[in-house]
Amino acid sequence: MARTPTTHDPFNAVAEPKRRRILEALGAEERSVNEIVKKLGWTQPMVSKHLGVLKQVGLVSERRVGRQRMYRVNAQRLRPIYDWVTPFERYWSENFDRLDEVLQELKKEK
Amino acid sequence: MARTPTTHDPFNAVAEPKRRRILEALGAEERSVNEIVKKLGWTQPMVSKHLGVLKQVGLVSERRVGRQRMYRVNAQRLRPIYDWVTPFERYWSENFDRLDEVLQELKKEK
DNA sequence: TGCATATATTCCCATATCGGAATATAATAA
DNA sequence: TTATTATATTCCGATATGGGAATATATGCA
Repeated sequence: MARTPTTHDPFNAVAEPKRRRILEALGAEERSVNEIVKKLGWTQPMVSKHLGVLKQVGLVSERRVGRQRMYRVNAQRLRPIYDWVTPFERYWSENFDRLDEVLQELKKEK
Repeated sequence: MARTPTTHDPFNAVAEPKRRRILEALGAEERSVNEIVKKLGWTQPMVSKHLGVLKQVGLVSERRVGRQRMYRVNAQRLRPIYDWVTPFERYWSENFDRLDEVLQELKKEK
């Protein structure tokens, strides 16, 4: 077995920086391939290929309009990432620091 | 150029499910390699190798105690992931749905 | 039909990957 | 010193990657 395929899950798909850029570029909008190409300044095949991966993983959905393909972010597919990382937020948050301070205080009191 | 190396950034390091499991297993605690091995039921070299990647990326830090190596999560290194994914949260959240409803209402009123 | 536009696909290759097995290193104990 | 414990490293192979260049497909238009 090699590395987990990029199309296996959102974590792997989004590990590639260019795919993150594409999702950012889309935002809440629906955009054609060429719009993304122009916005990011990459080659068209490059954008298409990354969109292909994002589509396979379900991170974007595609709609055909004439000869254009309109893409939009499927945000809920990012939720596993959000849900996984969020619990760690407390480790760097202010509250966690305070908890640490409290523990230090308790030690001193002893 | 092939795929971005796993040691390049937190996104890539965490794309591997087993490395996510290790971070989960650590949580807020400091644990030795063997504790993780027992907790997860994997082989020791496997755990060590994944810890090696996590350490290179800075997602864990290591402290030597006798012949043991104690590892702990470096949570703030997960922050780039949190920061990147959080803005998308609004696209699936209740508030965003409500905004959509409001827009629908406005259309009907016309 | 024939041409232009919009997008996808194929071919190629250098590069890392993850896992397993075996082995190396380091620290402690007898 | 020698044995044992704790952990890291090396070697291997099958596999997928992302980029570039060229090409295919598909739709619309004259």
